[in-house]
Amino acid sequence: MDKYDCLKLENQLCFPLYACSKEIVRKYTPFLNALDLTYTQYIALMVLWEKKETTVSELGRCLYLDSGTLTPLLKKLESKGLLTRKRSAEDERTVIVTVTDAGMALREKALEIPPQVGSCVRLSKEDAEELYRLCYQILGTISE
Amino acid sequence: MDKYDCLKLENQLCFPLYACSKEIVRKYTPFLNALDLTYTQYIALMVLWEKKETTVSELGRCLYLDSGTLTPLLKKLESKGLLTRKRSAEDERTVIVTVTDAGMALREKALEIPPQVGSCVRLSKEDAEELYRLCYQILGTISE
DNA sequence: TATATTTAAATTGTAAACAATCAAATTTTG
DNA sequence: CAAAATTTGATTGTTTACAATTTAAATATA
Repeated sequence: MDKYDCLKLENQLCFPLYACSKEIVRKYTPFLNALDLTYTQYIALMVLWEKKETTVSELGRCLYLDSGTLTPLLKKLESKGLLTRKRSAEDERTVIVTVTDAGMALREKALEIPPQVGSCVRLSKEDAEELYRLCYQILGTISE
Repeated sequence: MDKYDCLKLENQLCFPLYACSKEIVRKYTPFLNALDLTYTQYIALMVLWEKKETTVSELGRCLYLDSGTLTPLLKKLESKGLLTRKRSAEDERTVIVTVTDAGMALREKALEIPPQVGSCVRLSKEDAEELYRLCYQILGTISE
């Protein structure tokens, strides 16, 4: 018990979150490769599959990402024909992102992914719910 | 309740982990900037502050990172004079990484970081311990 | 109305992060 | 011992991720 204990890796809360996030995303990779998607592209499509249409800033709020990350990512998805990007007529500053038929079609293939990944992460229903709750509790209080 | 529920962002376990990890790392950034360190450099130094000496592969196992990430990062820390890298005499394949006096000196300044970040993340002691436990449970079962 | 401020997205530069591949050293095996 | 397999770290290429800056448009204020 010395004064440097707080700098030990094993006493960090952030590190297991960071490592865990990376390792789970890595589990997605082979399944996402089959759809020619990265993890970030996948979660961006999740939002579009539900909303059909959104803006860059709204997408950024949903995903905790900024335009520096989203702009090239959305251009990539546009080049694949999964979505379209066009300026709003009412407000020329905003870019409206709309999922295409091809983008919606990919949703069918994506249905396989959650069960495949789920079987990789061994966690009881209660533990999964608790983890979910704790993460959102942090997300809700951290941004001020 | 339709068949696409499993593709909703709000029903993902991975996404809150991913977002939470990013947001907490972001909280570290201003404090780490004061030490001219990135988060990954910081956790690499954490290992070195304890071990004084290690190898690239051992460091990779501790941090869940590979040589593609660590080699440039360690070269950067070497160029700052915080550590040295040299091939092992017994096994020329392995690179021995050793923290320097300047690297150890940085530990003193780093002592300020955990309390500063801790005050940003509002979580009870019990919740923090539960989150810690759940992450390590996943990390322990995910790699097979 | 003119000016200042705020907002939205894009751009630039730096640093992860990792898959895939490579080269060299070591270990295993036949 | 010699060939094959494994291990270690480096390299290459692609994609995040984000701070900081820029440009243009919209809104607020004087």
